[in-house]
Amino acid sequence: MARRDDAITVEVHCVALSVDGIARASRPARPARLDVLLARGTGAHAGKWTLPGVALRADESLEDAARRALRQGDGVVGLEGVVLEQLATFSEVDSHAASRVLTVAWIALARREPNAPADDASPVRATAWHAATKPPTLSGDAARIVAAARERLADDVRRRATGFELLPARFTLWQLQQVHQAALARAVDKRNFRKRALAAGVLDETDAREEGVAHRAARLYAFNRKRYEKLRARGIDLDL
Amino acid sequence: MARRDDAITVEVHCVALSVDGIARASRPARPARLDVLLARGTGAHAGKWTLPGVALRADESLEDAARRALRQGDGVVGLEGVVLEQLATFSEVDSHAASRVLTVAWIALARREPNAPADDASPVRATAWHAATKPPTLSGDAARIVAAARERLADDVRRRATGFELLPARFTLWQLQQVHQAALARAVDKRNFRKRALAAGVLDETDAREEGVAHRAARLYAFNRKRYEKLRARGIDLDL
DNA sequence: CCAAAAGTGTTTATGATACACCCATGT
DNA sequence: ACATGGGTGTATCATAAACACTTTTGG
Repeated sequence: MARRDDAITVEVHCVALSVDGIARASRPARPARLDVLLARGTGAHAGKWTLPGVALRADESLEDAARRALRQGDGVVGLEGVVLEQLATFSEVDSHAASRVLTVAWIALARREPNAPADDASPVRATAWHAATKPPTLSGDAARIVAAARERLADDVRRRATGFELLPARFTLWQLQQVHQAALARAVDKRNFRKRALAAGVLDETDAREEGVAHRAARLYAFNRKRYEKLRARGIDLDL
Repeated sequence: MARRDDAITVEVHCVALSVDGIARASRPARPARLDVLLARGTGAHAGKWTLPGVALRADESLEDAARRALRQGDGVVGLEGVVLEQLATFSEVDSHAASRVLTVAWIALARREPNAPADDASPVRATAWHAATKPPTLSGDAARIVAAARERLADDVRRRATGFELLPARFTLWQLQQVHQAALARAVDKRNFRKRALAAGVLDETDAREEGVAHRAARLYAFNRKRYEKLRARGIDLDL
């Protein structure tokens, strides 16, 4: 195979997605919102928002680079332990006309903890969560990348088990439903959703219930990954 | 954004897929077969088969590089005018430990013409079509990449219009069914398939019929891309 | 008239949808 | 006792699956 050493820089960017308004056990007043983590642009992109990213090092895997982007890339404060899924690679021919940049984009599925991680405390934050449906003006390919990530999530939340990565280990069915509604950007029928979710056979009922609510406390469920893997091994995608 | 100039080579490889046994109008005796185009490895990969690929140039897009791989990469003889879809990017950390190689893999959907293109006439061919389900020993990540391509195709052939890219402009319903069977690696019911295919509303009946067969000639249909795009724009995936 | 594949309908089962009320709990 | 959301069942409709015979044409 012919080799050339043209100057190509490889960047790895993450579309970190989370759902706002489900982490606290108490019920949110309005529907949960799908959020994307954005960093303030620097250099040529100052003033705009951008996806957190890093330049790929020669000695690290793509996935390692993606994790690094979430830990340390451009002002991102420690988003760790998330599930990553490769999205696609973009050419970004336009932006810096001089040097060629390749962008390998990943989706990161983040659990939004009570005190949102990646929200640093400084008055002008370097990173912040924004509504994924209508993010602010983005630099370069970022808007296209975010749109592609939303499409992928909408496909995957029903057939794969991605929704659970956006939830705490124990969750109510209503929280799960909200994740789906946020990912699909539409409301779904409560009773039918519950039927499908329970029939899928990947939820373990726990004895615990949510706490601190001013009404009947909802039961908490846990995702049974082992059972899910077994189904997938048999070629069965779930269908929520 | 921090920039580093570590030595990373970007290669673009193509998983060219086609279905053998449908191009000629006459009926094939056995089920059609999903094929992948392989090139003889060179250098470190001599003796093994590999996916056709090229090194990305700084001034070309990923898709252009993929097209170049099909035209000129490693002994490939002119596969042109095919539809390309990006598959994923692979790290290939193991293979050449010295220099880092990134592989952007694309799927190419090829129509197998009566005299198979990309089959050169030399006694030891540089490229050849092989059964995608059980290809020969492959170099590097290639086996994983081919497997990923098959999965993607199985997903897409039903929901997207990818199947038509593997067929001539006019085809019989039985040919379409064979493409699906090859892509899904299983048989499907003839009557139900026809009902779904016609109900999808993206096929135009033509007045033409296949020729030169020793029995009743089947009607030829054409894919109506405009109607398909319109459906997709409305968010409707087809379901064959 | 025979071989070979094209073409067609109906029945059945399964899953999706739509929809409204009672229950449990905290205040 | 009341407000708030948790939790459930059924009737209906639409779609998917199973299944076998008649039609057309060339040789």
